[in-house]
Amino acid sequence: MIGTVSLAQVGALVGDPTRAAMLQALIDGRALTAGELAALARVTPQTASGHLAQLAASALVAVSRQGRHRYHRLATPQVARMLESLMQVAAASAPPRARTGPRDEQLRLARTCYDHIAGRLGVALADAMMARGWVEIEDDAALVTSDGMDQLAALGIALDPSSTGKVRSVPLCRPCLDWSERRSHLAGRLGAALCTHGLERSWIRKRAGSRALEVTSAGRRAYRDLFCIEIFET
Amino acid sequence: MIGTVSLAQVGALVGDPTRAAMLQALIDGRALTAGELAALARVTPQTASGHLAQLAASALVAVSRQGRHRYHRLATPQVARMLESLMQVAAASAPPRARTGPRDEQLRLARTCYDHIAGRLGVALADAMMARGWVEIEDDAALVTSDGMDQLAALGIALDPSSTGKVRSVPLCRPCLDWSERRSHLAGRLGAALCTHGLERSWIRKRAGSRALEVTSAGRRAYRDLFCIEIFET
DNA sequence: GCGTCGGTTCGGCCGCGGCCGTAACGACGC
DNA sequence: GCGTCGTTACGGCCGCGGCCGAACCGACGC
Repeated sequence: MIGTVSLAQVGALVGDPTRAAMLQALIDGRALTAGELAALARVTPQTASGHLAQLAASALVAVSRQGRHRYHRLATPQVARMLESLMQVAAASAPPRARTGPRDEQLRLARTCYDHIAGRLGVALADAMMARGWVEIEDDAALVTSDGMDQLAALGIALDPSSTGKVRSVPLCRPCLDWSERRSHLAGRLGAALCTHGLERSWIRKRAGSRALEVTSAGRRAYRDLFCIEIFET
Repeated sequence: MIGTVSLAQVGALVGDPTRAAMLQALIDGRALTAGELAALARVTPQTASGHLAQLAASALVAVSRQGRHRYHRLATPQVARMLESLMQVAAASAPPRARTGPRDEQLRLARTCYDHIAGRLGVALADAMMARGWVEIEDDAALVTSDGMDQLAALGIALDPSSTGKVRSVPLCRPCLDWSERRSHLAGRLGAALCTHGLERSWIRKRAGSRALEVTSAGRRAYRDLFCIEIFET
């Protein structure tokens, strides 16, 4: 049975609480130093270093030296998707999730999912764009309509299709099941473009040391005016 | 940091070699008894029982009693996708994969990936359909073109879009990175339909006790004639 | 009733692996 | 040069968890 050992090895890597915390801290695509990851995971630097060496040896994280720091990030988007799928299953396995602290609430409102927006804001954006006919979402596939391409371009979101243009609808969009909302939000190239677009216009801002996204007042206005999204009260 | 424990818990479940072997045996969607899984994982029944109890408690597998047998299967397609994504990362982490035994070869040629076809046959089908313009595949999104819908219908593969029909291209198709070929094959509703279609016409046949698919002589002919696929010679 | 078979529970053994203390190593800044 | 910060290497402790043997439970068939 080919691959069994490898499957178990990767599972075991994610299976340790310390390593899992580190991986989860890296899931938004940023690069963190070993010291930061050690503090996040509540272990001593040398322990963290050992874990990071394992993760690097298995090519789950990539390291890049810079001065006397070593920055660690997830090696590929594949790894981020793997972690997301694990978190989906984890969220489904533990339904009675009563923990709704303030940190929690921020994460549920809006957060990054490697390169796109997740949380209530993410699913609200997906809903709005589907209602307008800009995208179509099936259970595990999605696409941007030609109308959606035009409207998004008008908003300054250019989706270079890189295709020959002989077809009008291009698959630039991938549904990504949200582990907190249990609904689909938009990933793929469109999801990444939406996130970049919001960051450039300061509609959303990355919080330091967290995956949570802060929605600025300008962002509230913009998302409300453009997409009729009203999820920001309380 | 919400979810950390859960993430690690699921990882640890997959991280044990015995449980990993069981999960991998279930990845094709079949339901197996505890005894079969024990034999597959090379452990005694009581050990297997303990592992299966854990997997069931975390809702990774679902059990259904039937007489004095207990059939175990993956709880949701989500779990299958999670395992596939883990295997992709595992395959990428261990590049020098020299093991190419006969069992291995069968799996690489054609196998099921929960509900669709993977392996060389899977990527060849994807390539052929893309070359004909029936589907379009980007890196992490895919769709069936209207032309493809017609042509597939002519072959007896009906993809009920469940949509209003106001658009011509519907997202019924999801790319799934193949861990052995490192190329995309077709999943989603089209992938499942292709697999069912082949099984109904006895072009492919499920091998007992394995995920490997046997391509019948009729299947070789059909796939060659319809899609110009020539991958079946040793 | 009895025997058989599939599956589970209990108890105890044992080994793997995470953790830290200490110490060494390397890169920077002065 | 020197001190400091960050990272890595080694040794040893300890606890979690997988494994099996034996016994128990329930379902079937006669």
